[in-house]
Amino acid sequence: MPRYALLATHSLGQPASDAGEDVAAVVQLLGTDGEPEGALEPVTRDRIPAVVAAIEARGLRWVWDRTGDWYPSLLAAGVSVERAHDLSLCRNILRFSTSADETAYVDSLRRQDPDAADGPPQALAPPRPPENQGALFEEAKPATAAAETLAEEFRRQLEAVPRTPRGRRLQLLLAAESAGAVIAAEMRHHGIPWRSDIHAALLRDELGPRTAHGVRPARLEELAHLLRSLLGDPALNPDSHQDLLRALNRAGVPAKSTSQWELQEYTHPALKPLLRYKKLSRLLSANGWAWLDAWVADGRFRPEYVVGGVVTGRWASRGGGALQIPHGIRDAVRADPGRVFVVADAAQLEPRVLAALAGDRALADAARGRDLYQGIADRGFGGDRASAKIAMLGAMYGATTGESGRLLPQLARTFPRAVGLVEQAARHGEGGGEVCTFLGRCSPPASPQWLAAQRTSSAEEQRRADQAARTRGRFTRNFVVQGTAAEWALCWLGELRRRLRAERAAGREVGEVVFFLHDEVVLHVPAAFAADASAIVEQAAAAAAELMFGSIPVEFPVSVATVDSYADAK
DNA sequence: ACGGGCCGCGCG
DNA sequence: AAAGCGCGCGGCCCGT
Repeated sequence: MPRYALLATHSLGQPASDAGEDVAAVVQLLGTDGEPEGALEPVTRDRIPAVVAAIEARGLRWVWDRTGDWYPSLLAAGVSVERAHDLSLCRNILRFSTSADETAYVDSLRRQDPDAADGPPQALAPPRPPENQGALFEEAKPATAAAETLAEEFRRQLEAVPRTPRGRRLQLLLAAESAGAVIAAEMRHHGIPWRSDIHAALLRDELGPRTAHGVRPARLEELAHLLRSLLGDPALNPDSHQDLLRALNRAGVPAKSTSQWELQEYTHPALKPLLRYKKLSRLLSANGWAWLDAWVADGRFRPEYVVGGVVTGRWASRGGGALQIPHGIRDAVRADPGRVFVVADAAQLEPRVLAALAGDRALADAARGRDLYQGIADRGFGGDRASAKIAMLGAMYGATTGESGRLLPQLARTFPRAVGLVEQAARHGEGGGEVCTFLGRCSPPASPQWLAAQRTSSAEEQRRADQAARTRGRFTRNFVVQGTAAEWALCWLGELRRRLRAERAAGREVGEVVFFLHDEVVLHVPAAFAADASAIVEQAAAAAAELMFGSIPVEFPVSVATVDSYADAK
């Protein structure tokens, strides 16, 4: 009985451009260990959705190189899939994971040039299609591996995961990452509901009537004029940092930079309008009319999510700044008529993850209530919540100076296991070592240049090397926490999707997941389903914790709000 | 004209 | 009172 179905662009017997004008894909059924079962089936472009839907109905799991190559057009054709294995994402994890067996495949991944475009390792690379060899003037295309090559790689990936507790965690990570890719494509397909009219009205209120690109709107022009007179510089361009710094210094403001946190330290009549100018200028350049034109169409903002785009495993995005939507314009995110948003946020995810990672019973106890920082404060800081929060964030980020650094010993006395874990991660990174998340995503190894710089003789170089070591230590320190939190969030998303699909399969109208932001998820659901959706989001959070950590005394509460406008969440 | 570096600021 | 993590993006500046 086949268990998987591989979808690829061509087979070795049929190089892409030889495969007949309409053959756009080949499907190969695979058994439990990835071994081929039956013949390769060529599929013409117009039949791909129907063929996928038929195989999907048999309950097989998809295997493909990149989810983004296939799934968007399947979704456009109305076909969704239950599960997939994304070879490229799993390749990236296996490359550095110390939980993987040191097979020849994993070894070849580790040897890959860090700057090379990713793809199957050299040993598995397909022969170059012959017709490309003379085509000197053709645009270079990334090689699309043949079905046989990808099937082989899938087997190598399966066999690289050991049958041990660590291996099972790695297996979960590979599954969660692949599920993330599927969810990311679905979120882009649905898009975030975005009211251009509300956004435009907000721009007009703040900036004045719309102007051509490159022309300052009225409010900004007025402020620029005012700044020129207040700083006594008729030629001042407030968008130029060096212009601005010179003018400020001449006017008696001894700022070293033009950043807002530094400027607000000084007193000068020009500073208030300058900060106002910066605020409005940012709104215009980042989320002004040009942004609306470029990114919002048919009432939806459809950003591209880059799963695993951050080294820690967090998602990144490309285009439109999807993960940086300012709070000030979130009122443009409005539910369709008859629908609402269910917005859920994992409360203080990272310190909770640290408690679970370190098995720190005291921190788990502190996290029992709904307010983790108050719990920490009550146990180690005489009830002072602000200090507790600064100390905890400093411990996870590697602060050494200021209040945060000063409070660290106090935190360490109360929660020795949790603080010990991040300290050890930091020491390891400073020494050039790698660290790993709970499920087994590992930090990239130190570069040869970094290692070489650590062995130096001159005093000045040594100072720089020490600085680089501390910087790397802060990175590895944070990696274990941020990366494990990202894994929890992936599991949360996956569990949420599974439950929503089950509801949908039972005939209920459940809406969609439309946005995900590290530890927050937004569902766009029929109003009648909102209460059920809220419960499902909470169940998914509990299930994610259980899936990753098993039965542990650490709670992962989510705060859920049902709103019409995203601005009203939290 | 284009692009890399840097700054500054938005998000978590 | 801005130290300490991870990103994307747009603008300016200066090199080619």
